[in-house]
Amino acid sequence: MTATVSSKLLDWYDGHARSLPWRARPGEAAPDPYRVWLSEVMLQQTTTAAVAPYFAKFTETWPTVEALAAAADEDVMAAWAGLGYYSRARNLVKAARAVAEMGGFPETEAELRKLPGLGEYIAAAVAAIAFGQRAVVVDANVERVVARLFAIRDPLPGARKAIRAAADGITPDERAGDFAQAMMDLGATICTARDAKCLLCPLMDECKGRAEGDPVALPVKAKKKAKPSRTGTAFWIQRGEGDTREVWLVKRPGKGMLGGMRALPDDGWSSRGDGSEDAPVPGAWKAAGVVRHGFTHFDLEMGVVIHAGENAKPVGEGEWWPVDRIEDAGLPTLFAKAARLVVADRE
DNA sequence: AATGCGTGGAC
DNA sequence: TGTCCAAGCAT
Repeated sequence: MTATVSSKLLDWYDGHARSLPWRARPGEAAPDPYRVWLSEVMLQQTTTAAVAPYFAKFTETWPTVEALAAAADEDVMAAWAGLGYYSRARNLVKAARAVAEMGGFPETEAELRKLPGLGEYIAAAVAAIAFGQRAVVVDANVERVVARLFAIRDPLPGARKAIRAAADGITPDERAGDFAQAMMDLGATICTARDAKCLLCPLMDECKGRAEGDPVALPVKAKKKAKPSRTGTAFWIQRGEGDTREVWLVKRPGKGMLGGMRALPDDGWSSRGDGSEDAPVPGAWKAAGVVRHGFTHFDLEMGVVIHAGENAKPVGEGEWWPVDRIEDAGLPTLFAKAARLVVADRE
């Protein structure tokens, strides 16, 4: 069955592979390792549709890993704004600089694994897709397809070992990169989380989950914990008027929530608790509205208030940013919403 | 091992 | 509306 699965899947892939910007065109040589790596980092927990415009922007601005290595941190963070999971962008720059220093990407899984932001999955994916090595590539698609194919009923994450072993057993020595991408395409288009279009599946006849009648029920997952709700405040401090109007932006600490990103000053809200409502500068404040935003692990209701005075003098690190170019500041979505609230309110 | 870490789309 | 989900990684 092992050889049957991989050959059937590869045959299917030859006719049904998705056309994606980071893939080599059919008949082309292996894709550029830089583009493979960049796409894999962007694609973590992120849909191909969301990634596509960011991938285009990044490869246009920084066509090579050397170019990215030479970029300023804040430019990369701003370009990443809106894509989420900002530690990916911080590690992206670090890894690019390490690779440039080494003179190119390492080609083995073990060496790739040492770069910041490359875990088991990405190291295996880059080794297989960009360098043609046999590597066992296990992402959420592969977990789902394998759990169904072998009717693995132990719940995740405990079933990871068994799933990985089963994936290892069907990974071919040749074309391991195509095999991995084929598994992901199958998981993305046919064997999806809410559906299993078994009649379209090239592995229909080998699938134990289908034979047992309930492929969609697999893999079994532990129930998620309820998300807490928090409240907080963001502070809009401005100077000037009209075309010269500017707003005070801070840079968030390098680690933690929205780490390294430009932001409005806030009152210290976090997943652990509500904000203090303490303003960063004294004075009267006028409410502009409320922004609701769902993070991975908590929901936030953030009030946005505007400093009523003309000449606030913020203390600490920060910068005055032209309000008419606020879209270029690279604010994460939460603060972009807050900014839109204020700007729309005054126009 | 469990938790922290974004965002937008599908249903 | 709420809930789940999407090419995971770091600690």
